[in-house]
Amino acid sequence: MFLKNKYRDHTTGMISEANIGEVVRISGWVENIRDHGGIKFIDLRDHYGIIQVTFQNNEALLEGINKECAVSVEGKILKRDESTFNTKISTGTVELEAEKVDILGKVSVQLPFEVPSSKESGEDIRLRYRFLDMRNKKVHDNIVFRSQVMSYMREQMTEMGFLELQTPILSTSSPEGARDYLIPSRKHHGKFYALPQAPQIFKQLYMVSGFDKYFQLAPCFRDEDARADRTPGEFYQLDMEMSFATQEDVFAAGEKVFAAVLEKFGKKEYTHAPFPRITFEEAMLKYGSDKPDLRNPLFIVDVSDLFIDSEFKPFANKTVRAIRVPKMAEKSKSFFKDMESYALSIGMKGLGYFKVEESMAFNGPIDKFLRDGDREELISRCALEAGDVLYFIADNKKNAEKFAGQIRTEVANRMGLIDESRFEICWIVDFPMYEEDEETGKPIFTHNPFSMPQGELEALNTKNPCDVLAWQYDVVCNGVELASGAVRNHDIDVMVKAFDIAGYTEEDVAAKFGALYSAFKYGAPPHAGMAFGIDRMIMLLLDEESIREVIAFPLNSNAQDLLLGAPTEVTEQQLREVHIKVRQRPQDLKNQQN
RNA sequence: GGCCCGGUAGUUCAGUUGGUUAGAACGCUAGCCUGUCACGCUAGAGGUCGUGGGUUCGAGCCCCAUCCGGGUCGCCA
Repeated sequence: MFLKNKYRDHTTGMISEANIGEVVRISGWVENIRDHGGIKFIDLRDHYGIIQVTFQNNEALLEGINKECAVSVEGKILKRDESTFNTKISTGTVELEAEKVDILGKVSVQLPFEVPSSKESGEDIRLRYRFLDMRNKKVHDNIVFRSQVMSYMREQMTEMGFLELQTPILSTSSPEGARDYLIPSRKHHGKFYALPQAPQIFKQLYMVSGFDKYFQLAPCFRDEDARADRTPGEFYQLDMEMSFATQEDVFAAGEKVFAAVLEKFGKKEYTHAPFPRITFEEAMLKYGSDKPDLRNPLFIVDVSDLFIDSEFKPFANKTVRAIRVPKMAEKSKSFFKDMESYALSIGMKGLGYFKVEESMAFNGPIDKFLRDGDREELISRCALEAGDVLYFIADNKKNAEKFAGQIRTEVANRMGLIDESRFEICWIVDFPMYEEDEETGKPIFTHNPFSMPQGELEALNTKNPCDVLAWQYDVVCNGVELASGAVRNHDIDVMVKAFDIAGYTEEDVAAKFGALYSAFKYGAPPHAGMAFGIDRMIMLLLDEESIREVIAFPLNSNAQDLLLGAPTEVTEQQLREVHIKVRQRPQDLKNQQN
């Protein structure tokens, strides 16, 4: 639908050679002015595209026009001479000959950057002038793309029978998880609301209320520090939950919506559903990470048994992992040196390796510690071939796992082994329910305490806690955790036992998670769900390095809004109303004394 | 909070061992140019070198402190 008005009767997107000869009025912004004396050009940009406007011997019309001012131009659409076609724009075979120009919005100050190259400016200045930055075609298109992806998700979810339901934004602080954003209560002295870290509790309550399938494009709030792929403050999830559902049902729904988005919006080959499933245990062994990048062809092999009583002390009785890197033996000395200094930089004590020579002999310091039979065993276990390099990572189990994963990633990056043209997707399943607390040695929840333990009460009663698996799963794409979910623990007896193992009493559960504890006493249905990180997904689809490129008005990495100035100080009156007194910082007190 | 990198013109950057008046490109201003689309040509304006202190005959450069930005570790059930 398009309504004509005094500002315009066409947009640039509506103009084609079919309009030649017509008098049209288009409104937009002046992207560029080219003055050739007798003839002048401006590039007129609106949301839909760009059209060239010509001024023949009527330069008075350009009075007061400068870059980025908003104008309305009336004139005739003319066919361009074929030698002057511009194939870069959709209107490149025509142009608008200006007859009338109205300035609708003046530019009265110097531009902080040039819009067509705004992405080259520093991020702080782009965010301070985000309204200008988003006139840039690439930046603008990212936001349009985001909108289209979200609409399509909504469409897909609705089609599958999910109901879009809202959950409160003003909510309550949750004792587990990330740091909350707090909001002081005016009516209740000393009490606080919190912004939800996720709609978790509410969506589960929806299930108890009998709503069969829920979804929401939900804002989530966490007061944690930023990363390149993590905004501070707020982010969006495609959140879903299903009643009377198993892990398989959630996988089917998750795969359907994600595959649909990849098919429609992805510009790369992708793993088709059903996505391969990798257990947490296998992921940690083979890839050294619970979010493995499957574009990386390298994998990790356990060789601890070959070194149990080795004379090489750093390997003896340690967890030893090996990574075979094909065709690496020919690399320069500095290549190996750089890998070694990388290893040291991440906290490793060294990085052992040998090269496999043509004769299949090993060349490297580790070789002399190998015993009869070890070489044959390594060749078969790691599928070694001439020209390979075998790296060794040794430490306690946890560190060896982690370091092997980092070395796997780093060496693949340096060797150029990552196939950038693909989306490699998998499920990570069977997360452990508990892990040992490093300080106390007691079991603590690994991830979500509300997940159903596999084997339910019997498993909790009979197994070593750290051997109990949870019905919990992630979707990982190209090494990025894109979604996370679980079959929920809806059985109050199982829940009490699960928390008991982690050191909480039933009273603790009732106090901390009162709503669920209460609701689950009234006939809770088995339910399960998951949530996709929308910002991250869009970032992947667009191949953007920074998550801020796919958010219209992001906070900077220091959690500030440079455009509106948040966070700001508030008046004494406002503070009084919410019963807050701001304490001076020690360093400010010190400055005052000086 | 720790670590790494950075802060010089409106923007993006260069700036040698510490040494004359701190440069370039783009943008901006003025002039010329009738087919450009990153138009071209000529001229010009524009800088507390993040801030404070120190060393020195002399500091954009060295030292100390501090502020700001980006990345990262912690953190993110």
